[in-house]
Amino acid sequence: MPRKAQDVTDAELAILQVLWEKKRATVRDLVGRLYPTGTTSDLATVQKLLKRLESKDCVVRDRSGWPHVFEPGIERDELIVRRLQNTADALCGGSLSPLLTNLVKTGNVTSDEVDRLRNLLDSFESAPEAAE
Amino acid sequence: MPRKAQDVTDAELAILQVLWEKKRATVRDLVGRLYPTGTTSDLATVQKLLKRLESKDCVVRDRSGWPHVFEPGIERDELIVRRLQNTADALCGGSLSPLLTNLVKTGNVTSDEVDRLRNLLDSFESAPEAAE
DNA sequence: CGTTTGTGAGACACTACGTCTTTACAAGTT
DNA sequence: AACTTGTAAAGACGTAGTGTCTCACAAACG
Repeated sequence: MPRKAQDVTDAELAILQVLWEKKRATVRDLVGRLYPTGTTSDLATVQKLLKRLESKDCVVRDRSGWPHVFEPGIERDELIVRRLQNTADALCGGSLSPLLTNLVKTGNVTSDEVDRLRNLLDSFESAPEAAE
Repeated sequence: MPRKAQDVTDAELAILQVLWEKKRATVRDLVGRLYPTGTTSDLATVQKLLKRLESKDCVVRDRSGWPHVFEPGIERDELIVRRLQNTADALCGGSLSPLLTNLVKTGNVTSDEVDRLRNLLDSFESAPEAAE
């Protein structure tokens, strides 16, 4: 049983982090940001990572101009939810609620966050289908 | 930059799942459960996985008797929290609260769970340090 | 003893990941 | 057009993780 591929790897994530911040960037932009020295192979590395991200629909490549311009193909929140679901699938039979209780039990949440979360819960309870 | 090791792999997790359920088990118990055919090499595979789990402190091996008896060295909740923290480190700068909001926003939580969670929040707010 | 079963150490194939090399290509300059 | 510069695309490579397997040894049991 081969190990299942990680959805987005660490090096790929570094790319995505920059794209989330800048919204759009060229390869050169990304290299300048992630590999300050910026050798030729660094450029190729970024290209390879972008290619893999593109095949995972995690990056959108605009081929109309030159050089190509890249934008994120997935939002940070989407990736968060995906990983949470992975954790739930592996450890909670797919149910997300045990994650919630464990999160709160850690106590690493500020009371401000508790309030914000309570509001979220309220809106969810009053109109479950509206809280998408 | 080598890919960082997964804390607990899938095959290792399968072992842990059984140990969490039965509390303690011998290698034979585990093989019978995870590899119904139970060949010789399956037995060795389980041994290897147990060895790796032991070195990660995720399994406790009782060497006093014969054969050895294994117990979980980590609870399911601990592993859940660890993975949540990993996700938070990768995507939220280490802060757990964005995970919470995203979890609730998915809507994949029953209203029963919402109630339970609200109670958790209440106890947390009334006595933050007591909610460990 | 000899048989059976568990243990331990290591070899192995396969894949993933990040990197690097190389070749082809587009645009600007003279 | 030839040259230069920067990009695109395809692929090779080294390292490491993972699950499996082989074999030698130790412990119990008849």
